[in-house]
Amino acid sequence: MASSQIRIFIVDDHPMIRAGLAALVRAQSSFELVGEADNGVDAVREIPRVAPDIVLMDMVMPQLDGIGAIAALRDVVPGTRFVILTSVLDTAEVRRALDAGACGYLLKSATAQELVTVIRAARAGQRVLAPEVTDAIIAAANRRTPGHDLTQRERELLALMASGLNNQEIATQLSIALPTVKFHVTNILTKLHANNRTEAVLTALKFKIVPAG
Amino acid sequence: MASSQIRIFIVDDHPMIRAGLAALVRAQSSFELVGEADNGVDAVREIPRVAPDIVLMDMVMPQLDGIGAIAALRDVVPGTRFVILTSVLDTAEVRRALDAGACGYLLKSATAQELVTVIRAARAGQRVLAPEVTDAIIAAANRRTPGHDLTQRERELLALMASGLNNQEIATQLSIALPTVKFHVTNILTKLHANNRTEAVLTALKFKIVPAG
DNA sequence: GGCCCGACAATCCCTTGGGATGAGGCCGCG
DNA sequence: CGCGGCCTCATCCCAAGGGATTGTCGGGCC
Repeated sequence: MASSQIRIFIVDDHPMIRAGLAALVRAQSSFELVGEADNGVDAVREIPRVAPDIVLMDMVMPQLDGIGAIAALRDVVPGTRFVILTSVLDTAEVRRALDAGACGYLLKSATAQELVTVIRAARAGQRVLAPEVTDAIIAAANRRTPGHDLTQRERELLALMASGLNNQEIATQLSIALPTVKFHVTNILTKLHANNRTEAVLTALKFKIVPAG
Repeated sequence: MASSQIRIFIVDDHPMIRAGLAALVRAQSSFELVGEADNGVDAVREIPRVAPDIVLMDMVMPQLDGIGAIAALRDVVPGTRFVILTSVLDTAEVRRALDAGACGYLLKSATAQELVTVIRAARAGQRVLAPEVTDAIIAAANRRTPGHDLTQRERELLALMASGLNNQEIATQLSIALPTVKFHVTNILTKLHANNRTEAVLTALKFKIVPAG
């Protein structure tokens, strides 16, 4: 009964990952591989013609990334469900992926069994995430990551601290007085449980409170 | 002429990558897939029995990593050449891999063509790296990464600085006098072209002079 | 042997960082 | 309206950071 097969389309710019996914999909008799693309632009062009049930979509791709491709396709192919595929587990990314319309979020380190489970769940209209993903989200929600109570202004100063500026430079940059900067820095150190600014910057980077770079 | 086929063994803990590599290998009639392992320990146990021509070895694996596995195997199977497979391009890693006895260093983002080229070259006893890898190494060699002239002791202090310790704590930790710490820190700042310790730690992390924590 | 370099130490001096406290302005909320 | 949170600025004060210089000691090199 070929009509009950789940028709799957793969979008990934890494040949190796694409081959691996294709092999895992072909190994399932209830799955049918109906197409591949190695970038978001081709995916947007070809997926409407194929109208697959499931699209396994890489998150990070040159030109058009996974979220952008989903945004471009979600209304064109309403019957198609998207599963985001990524190499790093980032709870913020998960949120953005689900907001964009993805039905699943799968790590590239996933097992074949997880892949199958998530695809079947997505086909059924459910939103099932891989176990590590749900664990990470719950952990992130519970952990109350340090710096959660930083104000917007404090994050702004923290970002400048994390680029190596001293207090006077920060004051100049923000056009405020030096004592104000010191006041904020003191509060930042307290909220991050840091003994000095270097430690504060380190935890800021560790918990991605400020962009790395 | 089956005897002229290149016998290949795959070691990677990600099922998806393993499946992809296997598919790419099988697609080449001159290659023969003779085994797989999903961790370094199994690889060390099985590869001597199979005596493959080429081992495609993941760099980062739980328990025993790629370099460790190569170190354990290189003298046991002298006819076997190892190609390290990794997801991130790190010139320091390349050095360590080649030092450990690897014949090649391939990115997981490599194309099928690059994979074939590197495998053939490794089989022939040559050390051919993927183009991006050579480019990165040449760039790294030209760029003279900041901190290249740090002494061993200075790197040691830098690591402690990068964990948020202040000078007094560093002095205690290393059982040296505070003025000595300040002396070293001054030299470190000069060599890293940093105006303060936070900046020094940032560039140290950026250029991986110290392990990220 | 002389020489250079790195680790270690010390002293002097100035700048910066950071804590404590007080006080004013702005804005949203009950 | 009053209250609280946030940003702002100020002043005092001490600890820490950082520059500059000088010196000793040991090891490697010519």
